[in-house]
Amino acid sequence: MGITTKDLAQLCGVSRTTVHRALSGVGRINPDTKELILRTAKEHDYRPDLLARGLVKGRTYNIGIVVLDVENRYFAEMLGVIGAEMNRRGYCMNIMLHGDDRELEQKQLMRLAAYHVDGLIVSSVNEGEEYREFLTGLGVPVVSVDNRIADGIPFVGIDQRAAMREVTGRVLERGYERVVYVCPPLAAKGIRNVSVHEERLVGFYEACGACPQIQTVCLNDWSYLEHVKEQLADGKRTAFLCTADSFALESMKRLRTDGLEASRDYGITGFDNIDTLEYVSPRLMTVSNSVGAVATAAVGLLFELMGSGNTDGRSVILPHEIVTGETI
Amino acid sequence: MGITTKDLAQLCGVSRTTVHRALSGVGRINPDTKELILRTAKEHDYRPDLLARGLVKGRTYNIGIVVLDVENRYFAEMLGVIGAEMNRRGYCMNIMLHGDDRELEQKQLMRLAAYHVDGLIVSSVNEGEEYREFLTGLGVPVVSVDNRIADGIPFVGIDQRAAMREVTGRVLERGYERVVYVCPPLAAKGIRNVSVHEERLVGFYEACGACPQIQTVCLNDWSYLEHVKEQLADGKRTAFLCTADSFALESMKRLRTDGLEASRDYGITGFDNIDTLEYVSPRLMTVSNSVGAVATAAVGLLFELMGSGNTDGRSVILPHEIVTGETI
DNA sequence: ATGAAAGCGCTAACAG
DNA sequence: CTGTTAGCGCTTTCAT
Repeated sequence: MGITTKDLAQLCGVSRTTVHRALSGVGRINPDTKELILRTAKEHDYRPDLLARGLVKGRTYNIGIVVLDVENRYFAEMLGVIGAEMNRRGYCMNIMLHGDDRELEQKQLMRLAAYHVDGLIVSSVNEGEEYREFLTGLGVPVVSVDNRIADGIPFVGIDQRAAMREVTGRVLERGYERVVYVCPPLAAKGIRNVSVHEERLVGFYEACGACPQIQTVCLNDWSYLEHVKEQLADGKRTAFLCTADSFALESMKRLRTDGLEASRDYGITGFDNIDTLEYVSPRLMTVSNSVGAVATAAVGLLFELMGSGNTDGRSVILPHEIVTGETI
Repeated sequence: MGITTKDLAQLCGVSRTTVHRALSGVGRINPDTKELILRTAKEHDYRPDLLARGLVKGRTYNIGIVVLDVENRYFAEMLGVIGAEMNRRGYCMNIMLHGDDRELEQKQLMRLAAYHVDGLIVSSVNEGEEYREFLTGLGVPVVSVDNRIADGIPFVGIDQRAAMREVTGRVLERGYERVVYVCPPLAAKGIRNVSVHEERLVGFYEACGACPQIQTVCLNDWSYLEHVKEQLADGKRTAFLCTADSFALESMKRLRTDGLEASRDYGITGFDNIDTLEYVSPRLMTVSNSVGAVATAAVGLLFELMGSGNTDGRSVILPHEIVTGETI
């Protein structure tokens, strides 16, 4: 489209190499010719072709990000933080969405690698040894968040199990007669990587072990909304433990149509602490997934890997936090 | 990193051109050699270098998107829809955020163009003739959303003025004695492109013209939250007209800390119809910005421009919709 | 201080 | 049906 170094060379009556020296500031060059070249470059609005540069340098200063979607508050917040970090470091981010599709995720990663992104951050729905080999075969440093993929793949997140154990404990000590564990993503267990949710489930059971007298129910498919109301039919004091704030919000909305209000008629907790909660009352009790800290750490780890070329499977586990609300 | 066509050629004992023919499916080639090449390509996990291809073809099948941020519900929804459309068409999106920074926006666009994206969608904070020339100078089809940039730059959006006029009309007919127009972005008028908000303001005044007896107040800076309460001090029936749902939500949250509830103690409307509203009660009256339709149309228009090479400043104005809530 | 030449990996025009 | 050659725009030795 625009003007090239070749054109500039011709315009200034010098070689392309000299033009390059002027523009890049590398090597010795006569200040006057440099002046001239820079001036004509500006005049003609010269802009380097980043594809060509990337091709020869082997670096693009682009980072690839692959996540489920962007309408999800959790990812939106994460992308915001990652984006800010990238801007700060002079990198761009290449965001792609996999929409819970395992093969699509893989294709997106391949494509990004083929575009020579310098690093990848992925919230994966794949897992296992084979996938680990695929990832290392990409030849690009990868950091995973949310779901663990396999040993050897760097990971950043919180201790999901402990977090769920703690929040469950807080609920149990309130004397509920029944707790309903709401986790529709578990429906995909064995089909997609849902390790985050499996870990939380373990934490839940660990906490429940201490209170065998309390009845537990598990709603783990996407029709959960049709079953929340019936949990309250017999008048037992019931709490819903939702593994995402969105499930909690949806449940509260649904129950409200039947005149049932959180805290008064039932207990409920969420997970993630998405910012939507600020506007909803009663304030939902939840667990902070520390999304900002996770994003920052993921970027930090990625740049470390990119710098060292060391693709060892180091992981970072960040602290979580129980957010006391009004719904328990 | 990986294997190249040159390596494949050597492995199969043919020329790179033949390899290319096998891989691209262009031109005549002996089925057996093709077979061989494809097989060894697969065996060695050959993946084409997309930078190199982009360099020579002049097309990358990437689209650049530049918006304010991604934590904003409105943009998150838009990006989701655009992303789905892109996947459908085999394109990737390159998302960059400008964070209300005019120069950063320009830099991001330059960078994306330098990476040879095939098209650009931008929600700009710049405007005017000079910027229009900058954009056309990029040599890449551009479609703008939200803020109009200048005549000649394709635009997709709704009729902001009419939308605000209508919703204001609905409020006025409810007999409020005072309406408070809440639009902090107007503080940046003359500094950044806020044409969306200027258009809405015109619509507001147009509607108010019919009811000169009603007192109007304009809160147009970011300290608006500190001034909402005092508007209700004298007991006059007051409604807040917010130019974004987020301002309305923030106001409701703030007023709630003083025991004041929407609909009972004051009226309030929003703008955009972000999905957060589904979870907040009372249901906010708002205007649907038709974000999904806008995103779809923007992508459609962009691909048309990319196809025709015709960069004429065609615009698409989509219908809006008043969402009746419980807050007026 | 400057230039010539080779190369990144792929594609395309032209021969054979 | 296949190979040779040239070129995308930039960077990088290696001479001069």
